[in-house]
Amino acid sequence: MSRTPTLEDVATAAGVSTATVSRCLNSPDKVVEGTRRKVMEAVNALGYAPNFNARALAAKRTSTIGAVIPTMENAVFAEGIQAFQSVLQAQDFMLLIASSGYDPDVEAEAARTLAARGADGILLIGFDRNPEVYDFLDTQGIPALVSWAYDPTGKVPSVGFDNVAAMKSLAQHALALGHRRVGVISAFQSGNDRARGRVAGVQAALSDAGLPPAVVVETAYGMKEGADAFRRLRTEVPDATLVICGNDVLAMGAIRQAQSLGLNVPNDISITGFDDLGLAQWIDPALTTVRVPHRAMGEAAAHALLAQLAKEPVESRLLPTELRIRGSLASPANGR
Amino acid sequence: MSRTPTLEDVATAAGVSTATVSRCLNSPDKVVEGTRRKVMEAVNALGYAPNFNARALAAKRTSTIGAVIPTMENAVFAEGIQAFQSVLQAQDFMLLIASSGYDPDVEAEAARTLAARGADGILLIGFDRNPEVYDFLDTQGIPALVSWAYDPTGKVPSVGFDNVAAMKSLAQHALALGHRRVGVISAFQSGNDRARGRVAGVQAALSDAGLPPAVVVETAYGMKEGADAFRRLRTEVPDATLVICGNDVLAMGAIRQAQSLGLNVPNDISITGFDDLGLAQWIDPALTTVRVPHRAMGEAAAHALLAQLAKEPVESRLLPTELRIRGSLASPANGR
DNA sequence: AACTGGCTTGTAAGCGCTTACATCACGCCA
DNA sequence: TGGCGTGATGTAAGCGCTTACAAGCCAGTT
Repeated sequence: MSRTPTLEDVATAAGVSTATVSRCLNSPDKVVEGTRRKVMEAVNALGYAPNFNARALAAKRTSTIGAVIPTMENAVFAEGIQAFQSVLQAQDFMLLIASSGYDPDVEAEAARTLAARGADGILLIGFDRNPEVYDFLDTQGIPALVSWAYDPTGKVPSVGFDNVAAMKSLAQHALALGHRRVGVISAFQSGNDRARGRVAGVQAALSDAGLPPAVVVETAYGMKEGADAFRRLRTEVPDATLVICGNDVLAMGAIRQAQSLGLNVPNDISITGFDDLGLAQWIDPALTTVRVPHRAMGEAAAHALLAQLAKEPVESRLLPTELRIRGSLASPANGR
Repeated sequence: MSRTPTLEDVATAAGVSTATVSRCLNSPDKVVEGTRRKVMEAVNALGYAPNFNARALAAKRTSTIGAVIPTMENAVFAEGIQAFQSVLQAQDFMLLIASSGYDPDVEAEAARTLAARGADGILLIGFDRNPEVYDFLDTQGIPALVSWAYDPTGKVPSVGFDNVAAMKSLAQHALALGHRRVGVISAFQSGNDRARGRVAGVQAALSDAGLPPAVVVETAYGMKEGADAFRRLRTEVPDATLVICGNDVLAMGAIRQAQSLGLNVPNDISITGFDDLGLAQWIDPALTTVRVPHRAMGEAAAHALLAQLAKEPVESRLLPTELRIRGSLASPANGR
């Protein structure tokens, strides 16, 4: 069985040096037409495919960028990452994805792995993480960018939205409807600045309105988890007229659970989400939520990261969110 | 700014040769305790992280396996891939994921990229693809495994389920309920053996029952697409009492659309899916579908692929599917 | 005391590619 | 006609790591 062909095999077959073959592949304009054709014929004849690792080793760059996302099990990141990827692809960059399962140690390990694989740059979700990750990336001279969150004063540039303000604005809208007793179902806040920001947004709105803070129930991600959390919340705040959920999936679980308990949403209780997943408008009642510009965010993040690679100055960028008021939220008076 | 440390830096710092450092990292038992400690101290002191590309180049293996999946935008593959990944991780293998967007050319390119990056083995979804992919992998000596489908006679081993039989069994169950006019909403069948198999399963059941073939409407993946397809199907087969969808997402779109049209599911029309996504039991009515053992399949696929890497003989493996009869399917008599 | 076998460690040859630098062949100008 | 600039190509030195092989050391044997 024959080895897989190398640059040298191609060079021999085409009767040129390896340098010329390499140039043909990387900067064709540096090679004269006739030679190029000869080389390309040899490449095709042998079915040559360059060895990425050797190339990376020699060239000290990989045209690869890495992304460490909390999870791939749910749709929250899918759309944004897809957009991120499209932009990279258009610039001949490849995306390497690692998921951390919301575990800081796994995340640090993943960043390390991506770096060891020669990622030219790295995308991170949110700011909360083991600080050594930032140090490590800095030491290695690998540019990083944070998305899904925004903080112009952060250690690294960010492209995202304001979780606090977005949720506050949703809460304010709901309070204006007349809600006074509100519960919150949130993802675990520890190590998750997005979740924390969203809860903070709710509390800020309540505080501004002169109301006491909401009871917060924390849970893992998932529809079932949202349902369980709803039940727990009911025992703690039986008379809540509004349940604000940290994301759409938790909200969907909560709605389902409310309905199973014989409650009418929104007449007996209003429930809101965050993210505006595609599903949000497909459930019954349609989910009131905060629309996050996933696609635009992914694209902007890609451009920002590529700019960093090109040593261009990059500023953090704030993207707007929008309220999506749908059937799951109504004035509590309706329930009377 | 200092370069990132290399093996040699560590060797110098620890006062040993690079070979010893390498051994410390790769097979610690070949190095005596005292030396190992010295080396590890140097490693930590310098914050050394091995260069993956150099390692791959020298060792000719990467402990990396690649997977080319049709898309990451939906949940269909998420769970299985996650399970696949867990097993790999436990064996210190890393997973590289590429998505093809259901485009054969992109898929071929992705397989090539994964190979160039040194993937020791590759996971493919379904059998339908550009044949040159198989040739290429074969030439490169990279073992491949197909999942989400099963064919003991295929060019490469497979770990999956029988799409035809599974769907046929669902269709038979429905026919036994009394349905006679049935429509099918399928993903595009071209280049997608899973989709084709499922449609074939329906037609086989109809044929066995002495009924004419069902009208099939093909569409892209998505809830909205499922909804649109349902409308199209209604114009072609207005009196259908059963709509069998190729997957849960299409089915959910179809149910939603049916409800918007004022139809009661299942009283006016029954609708079924395939996959048993978590969502399937959360919608109203709960979706009748075929349960695919995603997790078990992912795990089995990982073990099979690892066995191939170890040159162990690997046989294709058929996993069982189960009917999940829920509220969206009922006897057509109910509609009377 | 010489020898043997078993360990630990060092030496050095690559792995396949990129790229700085050297070379070479032209064609042009004075 | 000789010198020179220009552009195409070749030469060869690594990139950071693994690993076959050699070397050295220290019992345990005879």
